[in-house]
Amino acid sequence: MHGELQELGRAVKQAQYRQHRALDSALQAVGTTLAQWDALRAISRSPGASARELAAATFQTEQAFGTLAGRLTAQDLVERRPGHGRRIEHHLTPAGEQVLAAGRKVADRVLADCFSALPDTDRATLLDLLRRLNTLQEAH
Amino acid sequence: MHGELQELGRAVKQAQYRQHRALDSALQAVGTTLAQWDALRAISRSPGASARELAAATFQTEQAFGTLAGRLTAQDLVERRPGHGRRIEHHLTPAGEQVLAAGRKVADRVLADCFSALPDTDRATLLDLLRRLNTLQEAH
DNA sequence: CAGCATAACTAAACATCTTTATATAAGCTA
DNA sequence: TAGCTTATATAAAGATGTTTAGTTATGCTG
Repeated sequence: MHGELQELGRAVKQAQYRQHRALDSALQAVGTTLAQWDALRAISRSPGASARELAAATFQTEQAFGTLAGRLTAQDLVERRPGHGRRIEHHLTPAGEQVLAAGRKVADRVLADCFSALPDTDRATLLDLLRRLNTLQEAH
Repeated sequence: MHGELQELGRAVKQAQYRQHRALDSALQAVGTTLAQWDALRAISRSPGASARELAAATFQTEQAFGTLAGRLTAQDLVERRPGHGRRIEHHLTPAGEQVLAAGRKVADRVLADCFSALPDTDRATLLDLLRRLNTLQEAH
């Protein structure tokens, strides 16, 4: 039982690692990185969101997202406008939209490749299991 | 189809992130970190292994493992002896063994907690799917 | 209004990891 | 033996992330 849990943990890590590496490498061709593209994607999903909200959406701390957003702003991919209170609202620039779109094409290809090892049914099962694992954890 | 793959990717990342956070936080109580404990575990599994081998076992680059091993050596948890060629052989010190054991107790508890959301059968299915995903990828 | 609570951003230190480049040891081969 | 190849390690720079500790803006409450 013990060994099985440790193996499960390692399997999750390994899967995530492969995915991360594959995406990050491929995104270089579009001149971006996984962390940055993921941030662009999050901003695109919630235009005007605060750094705090976006940090949560991308699974990291506010500070980490803050420096990332700084790099994106320096590249003119993101615009940060002051909002209510200390809030800062994030929006994609046209250049940011372009990088996001280019990255999406790459990511779709890479992810398809990553998961092509599993037939459709199994992939669906996997998604279901992970979804349950993650949502049940949230309650906890 | 596209959206489903992206969601799958995010689900994997989220599961790994939770696990990482939970383990890392809990391991603080034993005075170590997830990265360091994982390195100790890898060394314990293959005593005398080179940095290169251990880097692969812990899913990272040689350089990353090198600095990690440096920190562990500084803490007297690991001993590095010169081997054949430029090879460096890694062994746990008695203190390292102790930290490893203490961490194992913590990790077992945390992992059990992490995956308790899923019933036994589902957990087994998840492990099977991940295992297949990872091994099939290796061939590729 | 004064004090406190909450939300949100920032700073500094440091751990971790990657990339790119370089160095060194052994073995093989011509 | 000289040169190539392979295995292994290290260095330096920078990206990414966490922790701990502020700072600032708003709102609430007495």
